[in-house]
Amino acid sequence: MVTLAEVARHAGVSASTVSYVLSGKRTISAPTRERVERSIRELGYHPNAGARALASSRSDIIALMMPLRTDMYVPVMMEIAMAVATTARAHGRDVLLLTDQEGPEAVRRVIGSGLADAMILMDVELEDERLPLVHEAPRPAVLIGLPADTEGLTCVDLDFAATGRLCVDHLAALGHRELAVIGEAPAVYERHTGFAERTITGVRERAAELGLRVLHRPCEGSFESVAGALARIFDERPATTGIVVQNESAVGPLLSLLRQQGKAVPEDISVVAICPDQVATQTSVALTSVAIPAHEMGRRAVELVMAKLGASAGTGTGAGTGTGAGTGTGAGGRVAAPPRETVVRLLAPRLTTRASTGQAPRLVP
Amino acid sequence: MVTLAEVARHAGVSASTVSYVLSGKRTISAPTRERVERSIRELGYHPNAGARALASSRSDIIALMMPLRTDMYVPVMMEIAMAVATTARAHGRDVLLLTDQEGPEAVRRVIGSGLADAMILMDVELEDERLPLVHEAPRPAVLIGLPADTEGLTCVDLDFAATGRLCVDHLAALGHRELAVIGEAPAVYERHTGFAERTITGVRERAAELGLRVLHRPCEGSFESVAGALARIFDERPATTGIVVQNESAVGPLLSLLRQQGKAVPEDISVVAICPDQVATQTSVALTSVAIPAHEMGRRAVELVMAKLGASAGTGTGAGTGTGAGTGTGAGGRVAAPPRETVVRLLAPRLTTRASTGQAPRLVP
DNA sequence: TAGATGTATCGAAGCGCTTCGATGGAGCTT
DNA sequence: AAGCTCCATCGAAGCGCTTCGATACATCTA
Repeated sequence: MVTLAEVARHAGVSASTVSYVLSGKRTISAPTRERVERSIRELGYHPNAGARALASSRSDIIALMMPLRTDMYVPVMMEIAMAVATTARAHGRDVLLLTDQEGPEAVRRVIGSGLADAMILMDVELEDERLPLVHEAPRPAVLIGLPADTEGLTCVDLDFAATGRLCVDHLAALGHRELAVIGEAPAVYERHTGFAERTITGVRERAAELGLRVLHRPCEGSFESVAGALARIFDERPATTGIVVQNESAVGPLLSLLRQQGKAVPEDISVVAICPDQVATQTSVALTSVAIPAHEMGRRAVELVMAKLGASAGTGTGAGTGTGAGTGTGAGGRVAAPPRETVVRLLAPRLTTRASTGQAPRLVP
Repeated sequence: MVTLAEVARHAGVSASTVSYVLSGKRTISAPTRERVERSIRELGYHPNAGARALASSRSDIIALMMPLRTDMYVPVMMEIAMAVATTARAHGRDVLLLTDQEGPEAVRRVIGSGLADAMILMDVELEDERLPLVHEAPRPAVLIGLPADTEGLTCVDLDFAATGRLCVDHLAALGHRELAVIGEAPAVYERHTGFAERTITGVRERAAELGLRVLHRPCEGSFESVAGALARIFDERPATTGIVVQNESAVGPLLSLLRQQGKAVPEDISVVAICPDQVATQTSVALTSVAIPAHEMGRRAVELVMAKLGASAGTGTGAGTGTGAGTGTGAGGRVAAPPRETVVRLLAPRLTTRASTGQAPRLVP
């Protein structure tokens, strides 16, 4: 392996000069810089990551902690991860993939060892057990999802309450008065992930404002489960004409079942789904939907991390250090952790109208 | 941050002693070890990753290069990634997440900088452009998927040819004589990912042996696309009674369409899918299927990496390295890059019989 | 008992990089 | 011409760890 010293010798300069060419932290004359750059190229030099990390106490690595579970929103998780990875690279950072399998301790291990400079936590629960560690960690963290108490935290998420309201608005505008929500699997509610509740809250809230009725039924993704939920809905509220589907794996079965039961979409029943566009467009009737902006969530998370690191990127965009809340190294002993800024970035939902929603039918009650 | 030196002082021993306690590379007397371990715990010490990497020239990181594309097998990719992450941790390693966005250069960067000790490449194409770099890299790599030329490489994959044969065997045993394959999207074939072709080859091969007829139609995952493929199939071969679906996102539409067309599954048409069990069991008719053993692929990949690193694991299970279809190590001179062993580990497919396949109907031709 | 053998620990030399404070000229000013 | 200020570069001191000989002592052997 080629070392910096060898590059220096080859270029006829000192090691520190090569280092400064690499980092740009001091001005180097054009001729010297070019000579060094040529040597780097000719020798095929790659700075040693460990040495760099040791000397600078920065690893240029961002840890991403993903849920191990794959019962929900797999494509969304995947897209977030990919967005994080590519955005991080655009800022000259790499991504370390962690799972929650290891438990909250992983946070301490990765930050404590200096393996990563910052963390991004996915699938945050209302009372997430990683939060205490995030609070005490000497490195920045960004959450994807909202915990119950966001004080001192930085979070990104889709505004699920607004999403719920948006779905209701859309159906209400089309004249629907009786709505049903096919929700997530009961397990999701039990886990207190928050987003499912927030969606329902948004739906109920707006429905109440507009004087609509709403029936909410949790539902697994399986065909039988959707069949059951649907049966219960029409049993209890035969006049239902608008359905909001939150569980993306329920959309396929739902459409099949409606067709089976002789209910036309959108003529008899309108359907709005909360799901990736890919799912919405691949069904027999293209679905009016609100997409979860997975890519943007991942990208934003990284950008918030970069801002907190006060960094300026490698190949990335220049500039832009959003100031965080104070530094403050105390004099003598252990100083209390400096109070941190609270940042909650909720992304506005966008509804795309497709074939599955239309005017509410005249009902003959 | 607590350093090794502080731990040493706290425990009243030298730094090297602490290091040996940590690594176990030299015997340390029980009392000393316990004292050191207590100090480590009390001080909350975490070895600095950078320093460790620099001194030992091992980062204990495995790089995983994933496809950025999300048009195919997303759940499978995700499951592989998760299996890699958890298995790696069980061996005391972390995982660096790379995408192919950065191009083949990423291999050189990550290996050249010593950021990772080894690589796992997913979604390997027949003539993958990363292969030259893998060959010249001074660190081990494991491929998930088979390139055209596996000489000197280590690969893991599902035996797709056997998968194709297995599907045919199953349908043939039930008396079906005319089969159709709903394949992957044309783009997948154009990309030369290999597995799709290998499946078809297996299907054709066994069909020929058993005297069955097979029609293969590539197909996107959308409803229209499946409808088109299906129409062309029944148009050309009205006597088709057995369908093999390789494109997992086609299964939902396929079942809807068949029902719509008054063809009962399995009474009129038997369907075998190549898809995750989760997909197979969530459909209206539970599907007989061959699952892609994503978890095992990820696990195996890591185990092969560990074997190549000549390591012995951290918290991991012991477990054996089954013998591969290895070819020999050449006995050449030590001058050029030492010839590497070829290991191709093909996992045997397993077919699970569910509701979607049954006796071939008597046809009235 | 001198020597050989083994065990538990220590000391010191790096690993390859960053970074801070020189250093030596060139170009100004007065 | 002496004194300044800049600019470009160099030297050296670590960063926190691993690892390779010592070293010191205890135990065994002949």
